Amino acid sequence: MNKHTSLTMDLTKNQSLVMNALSDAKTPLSAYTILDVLRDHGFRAPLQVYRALDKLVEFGLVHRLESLNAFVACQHPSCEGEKNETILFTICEKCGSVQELLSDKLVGAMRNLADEIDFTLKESVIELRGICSNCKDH
Amino acid sequence: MNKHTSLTMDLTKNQSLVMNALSDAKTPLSAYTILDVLRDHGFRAPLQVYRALDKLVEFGLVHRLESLNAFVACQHPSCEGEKNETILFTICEKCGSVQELLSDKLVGAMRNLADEIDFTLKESVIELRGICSNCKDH
DNA sequence: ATGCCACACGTTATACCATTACGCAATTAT
DNA sequence: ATAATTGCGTAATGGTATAACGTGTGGCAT
Ligand SMILES: [Zn+2]
Ligand SMILES: [Zn+2]
Ligand SMILES: [Zn+2]
Ligand SMILES: [Zn+2]
Repeated sequence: MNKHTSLTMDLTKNQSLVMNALSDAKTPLSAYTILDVLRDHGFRAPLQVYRALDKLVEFGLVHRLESLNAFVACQHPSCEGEKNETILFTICEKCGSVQELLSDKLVGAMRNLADEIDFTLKESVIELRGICSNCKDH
Repeated sequence: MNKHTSLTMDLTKNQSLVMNALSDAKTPLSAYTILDVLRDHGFRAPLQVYRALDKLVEFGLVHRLESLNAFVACQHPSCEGEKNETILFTICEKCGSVQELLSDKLVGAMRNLADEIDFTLKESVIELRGICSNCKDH
């Protein structure tokens, strides 16, 4: 099967459960929070969560936020089936919401910077902390 | 005392020990690695390390790498005594070395991006994974 | 069908990262 | 002097992630 068609349909039971938990959440979830959420569905051990998360991240359906030790459902269809080199996340310190951005300008800036110091860029972790537009006006 | 003069001289014993451990290291160190390194100097518990690290980070002498859960001595004098909003780190996946960059262009790009989506930027986590110039050849 | 292989799964144990809570001593401010 | 602040030591706990082992299933070459 073409790996770019309907990956979502090929998820295993555990992967689907984790995916749905993340899709329903308004903020990123830690692996152990996911475990708690899914105890009613038979989850008993962290590894069940981590194995599902590994695959979902590999598929590009979920992203890991390094500065939060947490995971979030992808908000951008183009991530599916490929690993984007440069994604930017904004994280609101007030409401915890996350926004995912793919910016050509940003990708260019990163590439240039890497080139200047002869660094072979494989992957970027870009996570901006601050206050989102909703919370700013509160 | 003016907190912008010779912060390095005002470190406590534990802070100095941790600072030296990080300065001597060729790669970032985890808190527990630092603990092991300093056992001969009387360190017995993680908290001794974490308390020192908290202060050193506050002083701008040490930076935390979120994607590694590890700490690195600052390579850029201008960080001392202030918190830079935007620092970029490159992390070599082969040798583990880290390079710290302060780029005006990058800061501008981040600010613009934040402005575009009405996000009040407080702090950036930017960590690029790849291969450094030394490791690239051979 | 048989044997083999790849893969998802379940469980237990362990390793690694970080903080809370308590008490004490030294320093600094009033 | 007294109070507030800060650094320190220790023990306990909480949060994050992986290692190691075994089971079951489906695909597939023989
Ligand atoms: Zn995405
Ligand atoms: Zn918000
Ligand atoms: Zn610095
Ligand atoms: Zn290298």
